[in-house]
Amino acid sequence: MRAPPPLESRRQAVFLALAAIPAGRVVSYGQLAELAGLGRGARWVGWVLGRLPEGSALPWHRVIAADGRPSLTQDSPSGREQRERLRAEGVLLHEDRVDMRRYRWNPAESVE
DNA sequence: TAGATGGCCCGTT
DNA sequence: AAACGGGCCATCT
Repeated sequence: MRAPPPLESRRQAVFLALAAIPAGRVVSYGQLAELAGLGRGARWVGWVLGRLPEGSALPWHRVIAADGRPSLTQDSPSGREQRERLRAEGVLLHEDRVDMRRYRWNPAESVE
């Protein structure tokens, strides 16, 4: 029988998938979990992202909730930074929501 | 060992 | 549109 992959490698998988997201695009937590080969690890992914080292160059801000809202509250420092970074990349928010139909990244059509 | 807790998700009310 | 409940994976009490 096969032992489950070590946590560390799953974390790496999340990082790789995260690093692959182009600027100006976003993904949901669940989607990121899928991309990393974790299936339904959405919640765990959220936990991992909340624990990234501060100096990390990874685009954590491109991961938002499935309904298009950044999960971090607007009044938190990280919440403001997230919205600021998204805006800087050209991702517009309406009523604090991102239009997923437009900005959601689909790896299959990443031919751009 | 059981319950509660997380930057969640989805179908149903 | 918003609230609720069950499910998901891992960690912490």
